[in-house]
Amino acid sequence: MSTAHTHLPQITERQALVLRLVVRDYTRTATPVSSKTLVEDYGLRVSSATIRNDLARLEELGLLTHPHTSAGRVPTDAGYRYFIEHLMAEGQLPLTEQRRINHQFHQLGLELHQWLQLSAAVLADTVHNAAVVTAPRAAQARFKHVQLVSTYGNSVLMVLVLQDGTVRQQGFMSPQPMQQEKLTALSERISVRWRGLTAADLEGLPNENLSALERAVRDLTIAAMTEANRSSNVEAYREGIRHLLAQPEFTESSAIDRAMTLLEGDWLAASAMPQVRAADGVSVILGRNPEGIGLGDYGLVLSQYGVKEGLVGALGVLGPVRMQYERVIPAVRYMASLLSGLVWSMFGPGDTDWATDQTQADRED
Amino acid sequence: MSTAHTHLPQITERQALVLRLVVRDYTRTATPVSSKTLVEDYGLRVSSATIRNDLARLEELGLLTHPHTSAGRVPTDAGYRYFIEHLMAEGQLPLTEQRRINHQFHQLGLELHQWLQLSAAVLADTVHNAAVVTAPRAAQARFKHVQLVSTYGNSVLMVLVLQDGTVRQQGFMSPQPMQQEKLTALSERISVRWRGLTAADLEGLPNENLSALERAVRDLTIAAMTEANRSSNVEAYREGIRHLLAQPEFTESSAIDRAMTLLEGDWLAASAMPQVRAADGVSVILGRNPEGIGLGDYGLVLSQYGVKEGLVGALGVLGPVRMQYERVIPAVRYMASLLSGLVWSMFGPGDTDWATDQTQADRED
DNA sequence: ACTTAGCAGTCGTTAGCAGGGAGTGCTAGA
DNA sequence: TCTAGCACTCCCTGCTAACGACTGCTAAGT
Repeated sequence: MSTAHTHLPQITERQALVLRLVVRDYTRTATPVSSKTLVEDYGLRVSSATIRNDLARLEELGLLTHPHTSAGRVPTDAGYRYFIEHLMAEGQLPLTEQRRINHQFHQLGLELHQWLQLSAAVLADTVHNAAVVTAPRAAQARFKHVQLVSTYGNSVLMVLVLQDGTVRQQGFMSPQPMQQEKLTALSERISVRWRGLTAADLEGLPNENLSALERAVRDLTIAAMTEANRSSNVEAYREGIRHLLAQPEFTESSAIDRAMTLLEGDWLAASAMPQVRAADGVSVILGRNPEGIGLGDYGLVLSQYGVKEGLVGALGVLGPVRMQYERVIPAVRYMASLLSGLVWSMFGPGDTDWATDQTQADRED
Repeated sequence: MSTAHTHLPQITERQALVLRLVVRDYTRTATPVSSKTLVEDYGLRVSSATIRNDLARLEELGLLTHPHTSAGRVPTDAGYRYFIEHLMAEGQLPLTEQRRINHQFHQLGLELHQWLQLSAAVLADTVHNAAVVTAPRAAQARFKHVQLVSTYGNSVLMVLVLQDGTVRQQGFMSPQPMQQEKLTALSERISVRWRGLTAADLEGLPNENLSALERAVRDLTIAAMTEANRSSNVEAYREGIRHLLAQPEFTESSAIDRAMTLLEGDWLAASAMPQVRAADGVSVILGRNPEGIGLGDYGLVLSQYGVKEGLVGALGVLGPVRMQYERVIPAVRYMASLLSGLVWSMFGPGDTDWATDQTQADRED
């Protein structure tokens, strides 16, 4: 877990149990939990008064709150964090779930973007919350291959393949009409010559030896690669917004607004990515959090996937702070490993010229 | 307008005006409109009692309703349809709007899928509702070009370009290791030989002359093209869900559910597309409509774009039935013409082998 | 024939109030 | 350290009455 370890407060065994139960119950019912409920529903062998003392202590420590005097207790963000870091039973995703996911995942013959879309959908359905998956990318775009296809007249379709597998297509007007054979030959020549170059490298090429067409191709390529390097431009696949809408906290329209903004903008990719990159496993960002990412009543479970130092993407689940971390975290972890395996099988351990550390991704299935 | 002309009921001049005003007011306020409001806010030179008579007449004709006895009037679906077909001032999109859209649209150097995404976003923002844009496609997928790129070991990335500009990329394992030069030569050979063929044509090819690798490529190509032909598989770009959520009718969660289902599923593409294809211009589908497409409280303004009989896509706006058709319809029309222009400029009038009717798309800007 | 003023009647909405219930906090005792 | 009991707080529900926003109708005016 990546989140900074909060100082571990002095807590008795039973208080820990109580906190765990409050979190679990609140997660399920979304209503404040009373001492009586705890005793009766979970078969505690003490009286409700005792539990009330524990609840008071936990509130004193800032792990629980009170909406008002005569209401039950609700976990605070700190309470959730404590739960996640110390109290949660961090298990594997249940085998049946794993099988279900594998089953849905093993439709072969999909393209990368379909895989990612599917992953987001499967993840969203598994955890009953919104899921986001970003496309895997290299830190620095490098040229791999270009193909020019004549469409009609002077119009040419340029298909650009980058080393991280990104394909960009773009139409443009050739300075003069060109036959397909010539275009193919040119494509091949360029492809061999430019392999592995970055946008900066291409900028540095001398102009003299290049034909007008080559210059056009080069400029478009540079533009495309520069574009690809901008981190705000990561393609993201979102699914399961309807799960969010089903949650009771969504009756407030401000909450809806915030969630939609979080999902629609590229906030996620731009702002949360660095944090995830730094973390090693799954990291959790909660509500009104200290690091300045205001999520309101939402929590975000994030992980990166892919080949470390090479091709990496991120995936995450957005839901109410009150979400089932015991299910969500393993699900995100599992999905990340599946996607890592996918990236591995599509692109391999990485070419030496763009990936220095060939970490082994764990394979599943 | 494509919708079947309902029999024109006998209506006086003033009753028409009253209907227009009710629609306009209800669109703005989302609350039932009273006779008094009409007289006072719109400066009618008659008394509220007179208007009440007109309202009663319009209700008798089925164009308005009553939520309850002591409430104002609300337009029925039929009322909206009548408004749209006979009463609405069908203008151009205001020049300032056009300019704003053009401005946003003229970021050059985008790829098709970015264009479409952008279109959806711009349209959604223009009309303050959700917008959907589907990718333009040919009725029948035809092969144009293939490029095989060796990624690592036996893994090969196949980049397939179809005649409608669709690019499909897919990784697979080659039967034996291949050098890039061989792959390039093979790609070229195949590309020339298969140009213009359909999935069915490829199926019919004799197996004997093909190498194992060629057979693999062929099978993948057939699969990809078959996939591309399935109309439920149209890529769709959705934007502006947040606008919907801001609408007052969204307080009912059932309404939210329905809208999300409409947007998330590929219902739109699969079910509404044929209807749009048949229609010539912009068509409007309303709420609980006779044709069996249940939209509940939503209305849908749809149009196709692209080169008729060749490359066509659809775009539409989903919003509450109570939406500003006077703004939405011109916006959709305008956007359709922009996208038609875009398709035209990227793919031209179409090759004779897949487009018989080379209708001129109107160009803007 | 159309319009208007006036009025009765309907129905939703709101405010106010009382009662019940759920929970807590505290205290005294085991 | 736990427990039982009790007072207190506060929310929620249901009820009623008053209010207000409309309509629909009728009868008179133009």
